[in-house]
Amino acid sequence: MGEATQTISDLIQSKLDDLTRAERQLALSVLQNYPASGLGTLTALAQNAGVSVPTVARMVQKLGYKGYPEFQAALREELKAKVKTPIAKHETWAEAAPSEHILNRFTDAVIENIRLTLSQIDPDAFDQACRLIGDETRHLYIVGGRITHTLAEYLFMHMQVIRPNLTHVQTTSNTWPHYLLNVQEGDVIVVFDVRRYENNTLKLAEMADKRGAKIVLLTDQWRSPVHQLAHICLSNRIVVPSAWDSATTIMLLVETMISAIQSLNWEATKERVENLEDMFDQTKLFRKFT
Amino acid sequence: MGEATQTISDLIQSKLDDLTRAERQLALSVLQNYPASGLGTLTALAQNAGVSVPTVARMVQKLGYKGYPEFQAALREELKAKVKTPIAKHETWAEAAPSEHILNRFTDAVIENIRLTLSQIDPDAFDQACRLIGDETRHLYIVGGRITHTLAEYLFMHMQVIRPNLTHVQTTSNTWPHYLLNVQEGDVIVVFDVRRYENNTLKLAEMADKRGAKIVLLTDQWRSPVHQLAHICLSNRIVVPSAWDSATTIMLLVETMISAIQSLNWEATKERVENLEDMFDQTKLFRKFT
DNA sequence: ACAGTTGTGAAAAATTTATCACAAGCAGAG
DNA sequence: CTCTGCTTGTGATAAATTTTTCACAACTGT
Repeated sequence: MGEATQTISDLIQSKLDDLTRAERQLALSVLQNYPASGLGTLTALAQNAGVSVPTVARMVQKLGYKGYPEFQAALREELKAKVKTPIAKHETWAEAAPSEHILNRFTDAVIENIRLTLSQIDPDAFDQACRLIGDETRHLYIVGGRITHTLAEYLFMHMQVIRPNLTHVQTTSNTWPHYLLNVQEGDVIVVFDVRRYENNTLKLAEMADKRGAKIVLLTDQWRSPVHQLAHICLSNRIVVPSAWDSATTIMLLVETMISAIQSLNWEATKERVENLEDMFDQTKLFRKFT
Repeated sequence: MGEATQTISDLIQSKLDDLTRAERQLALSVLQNYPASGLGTLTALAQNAGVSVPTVARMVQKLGYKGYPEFQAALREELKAKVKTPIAKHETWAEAAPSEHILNRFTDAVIENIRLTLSQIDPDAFDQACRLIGDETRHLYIVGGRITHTLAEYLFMHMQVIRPNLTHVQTTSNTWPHYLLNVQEGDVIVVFDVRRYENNTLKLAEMADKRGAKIVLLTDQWRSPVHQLAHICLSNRIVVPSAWDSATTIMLLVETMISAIQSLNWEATKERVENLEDMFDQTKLFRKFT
């Protein structure tokens, strides 16, 4: 754990003096494009560095590894650790709690989920989704299932402020077909569906698809069956140390979308927000923010 | 953004639809820690992904490579190329998007919020809150406001599975006093309140406090006025580049609490979850998870 | 019941690694 | 200049590992 994290690169440099001429040449070649060159075959590395095969074998052992495969494994481990975000190195999140405390374990998992989700997202698809959802000329339907209806509602609540002409549909209610009676060509449906995927949601998507609506799907890494109908599919990592899946990553994506859409058409949104604030002031529902 | 270089990661994602279940599982495992996992042996990769050796061989060929070694060589080439570029430090979350893209800016802000929130949380207070909320001998009330009612509902939904004897209250409804008629000494009230703080919520908290209930408050960094009545106060950072505040950090905390509470009394929870699954199976509301 | 997918166990093929003996090369000492 | 000790490459080979493929049975969802 708390070791002085010596990379293999460091190790090689520190031993550079103990190496012979050909070995040094090899070592420098390894460092030259690190760590890729060390991950090929021994023979390839030898050729690449311009030294002989036995020289490679000898040096690797001098470095303290039992053989070339062991050296490679170490390189791979290092690569794996390196790719994990610099943030992840951050010792613990709640410093007052031990690293095995659920606060730290859970947060680790969520950060990792965020990292993976974001690294796999296509910004163009994301932008396109935002434009669709923000387009006031299209009616907007927001659909959530048993678990996801809170996310759907959260999006709905904010979109209500940003634009008119939208409907919130819950697939867990039996009345959802009524809402979809008026779906037209070009309308937009935002569907939330994570495992276990709901039959109702799939049916709804099929119906909307037949009517020519564009479907934006927010789902998990295994992707709801709806994704075959979806114009845009944004998938999220959701696995955490819990009996349930995590909605945090999806929440992040939803909020990011809200922020992006809002700035697409800020002039109109601004006015709507101000009106809303006025109305709240009048109803005295909220305290003045201090 | 029609970049000439398609990464292998991109390739895998684009072919994701043509892959079968096991192959997809494998593909996701490769992506999970990319590219390190693809640089080990075929056998190791198979084991790591939980699929069989032939599955790996089959998928690699589906991706268009002649064999596993060729696939590895491609990965190494990509790694080599990536390290060479001056902007090798991928300080962005969505690497395909520029760092000023909202996806990266927003995520940066949320991660920072999480970091600050967690670093300021008192693990003992957190644990104590979990014990209170998980204590079946106390009636549990969960209270959300206009913005936060989705969070409250999310917590409520999961707590419903974990334990009996709980009530969901929305302060935006006029009927909330009815729910609180029966509050007794020792009952627990979880209150969500972020700016702009709601008068109704404060009134509700005062009433509950008079009746001897213990209040657990989830609020923002400026803390709702309810905090003077609260037994435990967990405050969150919520500022993001948007016209609204972020609920993601609070969502993280809520999910962590759910995970912690669930494991406090796993035996009982387990049974309740299984019963619930049975009921879902019978109603055929959900598809079998594949 | 069917078509497609997946894992198993095995074995063959291919590749890679590790070594060896030996000769060539090189540098410094005498 | 020659001797000496050390390093290095060569080519070969044995050992180990890895890759590839196969047939078949079990399983999946439709």
